[in-house]
Amino acid sequence: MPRIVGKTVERLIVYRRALAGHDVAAQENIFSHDLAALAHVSATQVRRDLMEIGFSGSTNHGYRVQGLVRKFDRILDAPGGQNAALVGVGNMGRSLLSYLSGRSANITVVAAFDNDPAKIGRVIAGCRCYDITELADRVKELGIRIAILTVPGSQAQTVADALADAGVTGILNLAPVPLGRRPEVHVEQVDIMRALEKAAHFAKQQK
Amino acid sequence: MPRIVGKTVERLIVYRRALAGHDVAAQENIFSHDLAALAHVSATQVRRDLMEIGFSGSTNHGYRVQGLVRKFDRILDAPGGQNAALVGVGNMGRSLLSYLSGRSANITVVAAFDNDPAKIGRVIAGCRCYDITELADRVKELGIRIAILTVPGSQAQTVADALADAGVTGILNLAPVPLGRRPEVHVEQVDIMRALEKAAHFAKQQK
DNA sequence: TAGATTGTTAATCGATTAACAATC
DNA sequence: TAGATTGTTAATCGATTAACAATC
Repeated sequence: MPRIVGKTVERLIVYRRALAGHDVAAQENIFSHDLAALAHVSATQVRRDLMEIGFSGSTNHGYRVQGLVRKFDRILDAPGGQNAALVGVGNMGRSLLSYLSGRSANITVVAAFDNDPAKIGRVIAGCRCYDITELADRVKELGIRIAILTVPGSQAQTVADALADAGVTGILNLAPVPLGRRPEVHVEQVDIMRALEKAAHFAKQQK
Repeated sequence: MPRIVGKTVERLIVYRRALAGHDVAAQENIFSHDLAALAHVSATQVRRDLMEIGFSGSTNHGYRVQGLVRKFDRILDAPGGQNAALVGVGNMGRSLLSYLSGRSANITVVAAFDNDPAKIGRVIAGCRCYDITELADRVKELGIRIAILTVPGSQAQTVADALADAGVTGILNLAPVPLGRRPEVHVEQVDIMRALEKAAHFAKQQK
């Protein structure tokens, strides 16, 4: 299994998504420049990425689509699928539960957590909401390795620490707070407010 | 007004947010390494960024907090505030309307749009939902320059084009679809599914 | 062959950091 | 002064791209 850096992984995800398009999936082969156009990167970048993951094309025929998809799956996915938890069943948490429900064959959100008694015990988008105090037990019981953090910023670090202690090794953090680094946990930060402020800044500059 | 690249703008947003913390806002001055710790960057980076925006500190006393905040505001914000629209009042759209409501002094979501008759005319988190066919008229009428895209991927490009034609110059795109480039529009892509898949991949690799 | 594509290296580009003189 | 911090440049690092030999 090759060691691949984050930027490359992101592109692999985009390539795989592009290949899932019906018209492409029907093709036997695809050229680097066609995949590049779909993924909005350069053809050289595609060739370099595919070379890096050890996938060869053939001159004048490009890359075999089915083989590529299988390779991407093998690199990106875990064999039996992965269980995820969502912590913080507010507006954002609920909408993500709906959004993610059934969207990925590999990742399943199997538990949600909150500290609000009104939410505990409810089922949202097919996912049961547990008391946050049960976090460690449920994470271990359900073999959860991934967590989605949709709690208020003030609680993000505490919850992230609890998740890490319970054995979670990947966190998608939607709270606008940078999490302290722990070597055994990979954190992906998605900061919507920052992105909006950035868009606003450049919107102002335009024209 | 200095021309600043995207990465720097992102850090300015983070610096400003860090300075909004009560204990920091109370201080008169702040050292580069303290601001660096809050923003999770290096002290050199902070000094370089502040130098780039033409803000000087004084040796052994650091940077004046109030002056910094004013400078950040002047660079990041538009003088009279900016109006934004949200297109696509699904789960994600509604949760973002709640989340953003009153969160920024500079950016106000003044209109939402959808094509579902059940949603048109309703008010969500203080924001009225209009028929998508009124998009161009309302955007012009309300002086909207920023749009948040929470429509299904299949409709993202069409809506983005309509927005650009109506005069929007900044788009925050939450649909998992890269938008075709137009020189007069700045697009910020936030791809939650990609981030989750990336977190899942590295979660699998850990330990 | 002629034409087109892949594999691969060197060159380029851009951002970050190390290091230190200048300053208080 | 001694100590600490800022301003600034050179060095480093990493990612992207240009270019082309190898191949079909």
